[in-house]
Amino acid sequence: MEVLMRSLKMGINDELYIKDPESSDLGKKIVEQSILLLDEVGFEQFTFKKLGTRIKSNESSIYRYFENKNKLLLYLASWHWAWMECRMVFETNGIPDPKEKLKRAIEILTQNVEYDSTVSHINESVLNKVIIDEYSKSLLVREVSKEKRDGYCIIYMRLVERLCKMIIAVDKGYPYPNSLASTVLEGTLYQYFLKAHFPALTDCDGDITPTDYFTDLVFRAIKK
Amino acid sequence: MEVLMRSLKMGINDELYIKDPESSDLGKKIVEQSILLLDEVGFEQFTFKKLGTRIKSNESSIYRYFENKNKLLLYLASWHWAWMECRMVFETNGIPDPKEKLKRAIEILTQNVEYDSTVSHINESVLNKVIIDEYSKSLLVREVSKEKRDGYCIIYMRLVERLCKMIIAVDKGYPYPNSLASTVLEGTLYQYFLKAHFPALTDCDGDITPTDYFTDLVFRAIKK
DNA sequence: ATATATTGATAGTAAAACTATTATTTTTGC
DNA sequence: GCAAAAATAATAGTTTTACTATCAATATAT
Repeated sequence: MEVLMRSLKMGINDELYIKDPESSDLGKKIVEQSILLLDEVGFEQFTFKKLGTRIKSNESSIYRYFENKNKLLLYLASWHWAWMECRMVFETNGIPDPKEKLKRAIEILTQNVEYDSTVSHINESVLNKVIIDEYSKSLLVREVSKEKRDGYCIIYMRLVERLCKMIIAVDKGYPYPNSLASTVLEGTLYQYFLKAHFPALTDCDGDITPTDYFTDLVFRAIKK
Repeated sequence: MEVLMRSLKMGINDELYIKDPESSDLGKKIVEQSILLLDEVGFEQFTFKKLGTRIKSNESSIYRYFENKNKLLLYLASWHWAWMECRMVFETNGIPDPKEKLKRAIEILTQNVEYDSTVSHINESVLNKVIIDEYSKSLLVREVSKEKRDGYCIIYMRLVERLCKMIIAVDKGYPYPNSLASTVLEGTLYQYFLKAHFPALTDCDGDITPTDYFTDLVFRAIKK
């Protein structure tokens, strides 16, 4: 798997960047360090100036890669969802039983992402934390046309669709497969968010995981 | 109900404002028009300067009511959740059967809020739209201590707790009542959000409502 | 070795997010 | 009805952010 991943170039919408950050050392450093800086200071306090200082490069150089910090966050989110999709497809491939397949998919999608040095310059575990706290801020709802927005989020949309199809494969009569799939993905981020910031509002703690909760929920929902 | 509501002063954390906006005409106008402006331009483009122009008042006057636009949004969110709590308690009060009670609560909490002139200066229907698009941006996670954050969100937390208790009243053995309750509240906003901006990711449309989806989901989850 | 692309350094602009000061208006107590 | 107090308006100023523009320095490619 590691070998496969390393050589895999994520198909991220090229309108999210000006110059492909994968194409140079500076670009990779921008991506690498933006994740760490976002984790440290949050999206609101994050600026290209601070990032420039941190990577000992210039603010204006960063602007040559990304239009603004919103696009950068969307780029990172795309990367994250591409990574999740990749892992999900890989790990469920070849499971013949639809129930087992769905179970494994939910497991992958709701698990806390562990550090994995597969893609050297991206710390996927820290990126996961960033997505939990900031993902909702990346959805540029006003600034952008519907078509562009869909383009920016295409990987996420595809992931919901995949999960939706797995749900249908287990119970083709279930009337809300899209909603259930999107609830699992968004709800997972939300439960981790609550665990970190409002623990009284979730049962997920050291013992119970979002995986436990959502696996139970989905199978109770679709089991006739 | 209307009479009760009109006289009801929502118990909103007084650290969310500098001067109580309910205490003056200007204050009410700030709240009234901020909802409409937020709906029109979104949180990012919203400024106190624009709001000042709109209400033919001065930027600096608005700063005497609210520290900044984040606090204003949190104030509005508190108002919204207080209103939901109020309606939920009122509408479920006196229902003896726990199942019926829970069903009615979910109905209230997941329904689209209709315009209601009960509180003259607040258009709760537009506020509901604003909350759907912007609520997640109101959770000041970095800027503020855990205690303050809890204080700001106390009404929302209480609402989750109430719903949680209603779930337990139907099935005291269900292992994830807090998570299910928070999923219903957050998930409802999310399903409406998707309906408006990414309709392919939800089954909720003109026909199917979030109420249908979540009523079904909750009762499948807790029915043994 | 030279043309080309990339990056760095510096400077500058426009707007946002406030703060401070003073003037004017409105409210309230008496 | 009037003086004192409170609230609001007008104006101006500060700092920070989010960029853009220009040009110099450096790396790379042929």
